[in-house]
Amino acid sequence: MKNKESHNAPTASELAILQLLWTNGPLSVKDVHAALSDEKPVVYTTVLKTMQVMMERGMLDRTSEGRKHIYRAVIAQTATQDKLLGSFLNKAFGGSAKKLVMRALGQHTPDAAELEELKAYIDSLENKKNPEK
Amino acid sequence: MKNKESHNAPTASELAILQLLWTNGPLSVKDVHAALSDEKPVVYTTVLKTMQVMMERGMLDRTSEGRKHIYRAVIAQTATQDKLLGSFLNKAFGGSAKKLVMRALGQHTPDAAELEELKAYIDSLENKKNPEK
DNA sequence: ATGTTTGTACGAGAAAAATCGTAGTAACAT
DNA sequence: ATGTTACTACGATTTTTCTCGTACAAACAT
Repeated sequence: MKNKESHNAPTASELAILQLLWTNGPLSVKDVHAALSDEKPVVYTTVLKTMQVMMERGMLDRTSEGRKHIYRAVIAQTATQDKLLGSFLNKAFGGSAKKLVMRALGQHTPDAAELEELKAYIDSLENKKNPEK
Repeated sequence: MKNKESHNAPTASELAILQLLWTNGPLSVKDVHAALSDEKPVVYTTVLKTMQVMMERGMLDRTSEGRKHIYRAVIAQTATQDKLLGSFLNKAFGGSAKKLVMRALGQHTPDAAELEELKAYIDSLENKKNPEK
């Protein structure tokens, strides 16, 4: 069983592109460039090149639509996030999910409704481990 | 008011060194090298060099103890973690703390006791926003 | 058909991060 | 005093990421 070469985590700028594709669906380089430019000036060919590299690395796929190429994300958002999260958790919080979570909530406290959702979710996790009484 | 140059986030390998200093207190290069080598082979001078650079950047400070240097972390653990967390949250989860937290708990579920702690913490956050009734 | 616009291809270079080799020095043992 | 050990200093190189310019090609208008 031979798995090509998809074990590499995306870099910062690659991740920014993936976010766009994940949330907006397939996009042209022009679209991505426009979106990224809102945040910070970038040269068109820089974006193009990055996306070409991402294709080589198996992160993106594309189809031709007339003259232009339409790119889509090949790697899944959740799988990628989980990988990044696991790595970040280890590097920055010594692997303690509890610490990371508390800090995240403390610094970026969600609104009341979301906090309720979280409690409910925690309950469901507890039940999963300890089914029924 | 002029603040030197401490606004840079530590890189991955710098962070690994900081973790050691944060959790074990001041250490010599030898100590750090030994600890890092448990995880992955590293050449001694690579560690040394990295720590010297970190000193230049104001992340570490050191004292001389006989022939060797004892390094300590200058930047605070929590402040550094918060900075890294904020950045990671934006890059990987579009800034949604709720999403990040749920994913963290789902993938690295803490034990029952910690889950209870978390719920209690969430309660305290709710009370902070909505004091009393 | 020819100029202009709108794309892609790709090499090359700058910048940042990580790695390592060599030189030199203080301390220690003999 | 001299050899050996235990360190630090530091330049230089490699690797990874990011950035950009130039060359081309298809599509479109005139």
